[in-house]
Amino acid sequence: MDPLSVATRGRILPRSFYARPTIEVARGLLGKLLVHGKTAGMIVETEAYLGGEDLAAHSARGLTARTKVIFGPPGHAYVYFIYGMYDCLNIVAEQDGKPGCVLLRALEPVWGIHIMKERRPRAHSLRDLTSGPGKLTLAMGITRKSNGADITRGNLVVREWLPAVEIAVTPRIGIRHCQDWPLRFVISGNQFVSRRI
DNA sequence: GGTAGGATGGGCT
DNA sequence: GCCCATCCTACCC
Repeated sequence: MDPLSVATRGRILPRSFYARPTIEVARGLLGKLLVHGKTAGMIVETEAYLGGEDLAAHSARGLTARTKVIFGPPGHAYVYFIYGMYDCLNIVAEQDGKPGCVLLRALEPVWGIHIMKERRPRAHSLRDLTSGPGKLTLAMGITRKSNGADITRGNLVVREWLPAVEIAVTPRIGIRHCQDWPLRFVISGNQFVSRRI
């Protein structure tokens, strides 16, 4: 495929795509293309973080300086710092004022792979480049500077890519609360997920 | 193949 | 002071 066409093929997902229940957005993002600068990857694994009784969600403790983006309008990036070293990318869902976001946990590298390899020299395989929430932000060059960014325009966007995918569902990874809630979504059979089912 | 433990710092009680 | 939506290395099958 012509490399230059990757970054512009497929329409940018509009705000209406994100202004829906968080679980629908988490499922709908699978097979879409995340584009940042001169890198792009297909989303193959997501997790939904809900409002209400979902105590695993950052928004469960209420509106603070950190979590205000999650309570804001849909289609924006929530990027948080974890374990003193890593940034993780979420996309805000639901209507303005209602909390809900989708963590991007793994991508299949599509474009700008040589740039990703430079940013992650320790990766031992193509899968290793982006098979985790901290890995994919490093490979794509996404940092907390993008916290609050509008992802329906600008240099960080999500585009249409695959028309449809088969989805498998599991509990979320690495959390203490609500461990058995089925809110992790992966493309069935995809080899680029963070963990096999 | 699998796993235990360390690195490292912001957020919140 | 404790928790944490992680990653990497070392070491052991």
